[in-house]
Amino acid sequence: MTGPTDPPDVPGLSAGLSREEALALRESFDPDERERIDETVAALLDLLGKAHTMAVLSAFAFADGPLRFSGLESQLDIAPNTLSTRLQELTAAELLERTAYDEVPPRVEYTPTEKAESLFPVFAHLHHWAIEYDL
Amino acid sequence: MTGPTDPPDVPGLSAGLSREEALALRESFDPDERERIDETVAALLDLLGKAHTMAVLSAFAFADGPLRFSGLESQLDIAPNTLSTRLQELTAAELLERTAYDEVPPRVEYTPTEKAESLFPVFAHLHHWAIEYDL
DNA sequence: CCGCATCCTACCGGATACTG
DNA sequence: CAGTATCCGGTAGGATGCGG
Repeated sequence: MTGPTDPPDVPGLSAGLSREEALALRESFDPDERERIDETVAALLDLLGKAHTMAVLSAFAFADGPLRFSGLESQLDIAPNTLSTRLQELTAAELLERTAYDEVPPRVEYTPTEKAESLFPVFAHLHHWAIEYDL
Repeated sequence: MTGPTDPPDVPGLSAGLSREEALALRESFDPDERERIDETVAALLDLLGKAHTMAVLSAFAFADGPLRFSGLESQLDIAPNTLSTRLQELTAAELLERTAYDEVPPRVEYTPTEKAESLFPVFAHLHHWAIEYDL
């Protein structure tokens, strides 16, 4: 038996709204607001779609407290320039907050904002998905 | 007022498990299974990370019933070769099922599998996120 | 030492044209 | 309609260097 072990009825996988509920909620907004939502979703998917963005955020989702550049680099096996770019994008999107400490050795910490934290259940959901399924 | 309108206390954004719950659940598995889960998550993030994968899946998440190649192509504004590749990958991952009808004009339909459907609340969550936040 | 910027190379994704 | 073939540009990845 190397496949997914019979999971002990993992809770939470069906958490979140159904398609019908989501569509109904969507109807409750006026067209202008609906358009803004669509654009935001598109932009969000675009950001999350870039290579390693999800992996980076997921690292923050399962970490407790701030993370450092080198920690992410080794943990994720990602090239430093790419990591740097992603961190800048996420900081610009106000999903991460960058704090530099003027010390020796130097230290830079990245902390997820509230905006990012409200995104984290997504990664928990993906984790649960992996408990039940394989790829 | 062009920013996000004060949302009428949208439900569902906090749906899903917290980080603590997720980590606790993780502890309940033996090391071998934990390793499998990690690999699956990594593979999943890798797949979802590729350009337009999330957008394609999200299209299925909010659609009712199967979708066709041309529909996705126009709806998502994505190059045909790229769409073709993504659909092949998703089909190989058993997230989509491809059904070809021998007709004129030819028709090919893609249907999300149960594996994919259990992933859909993620997209609903992202949609809700866009209701509360901006990018 | 750590956090990046730079240079270069390889590959991936976009546009277009074409076929079953 | 549903893809493939081809070409090309952008972007990720690896190595290296350097400032703080």
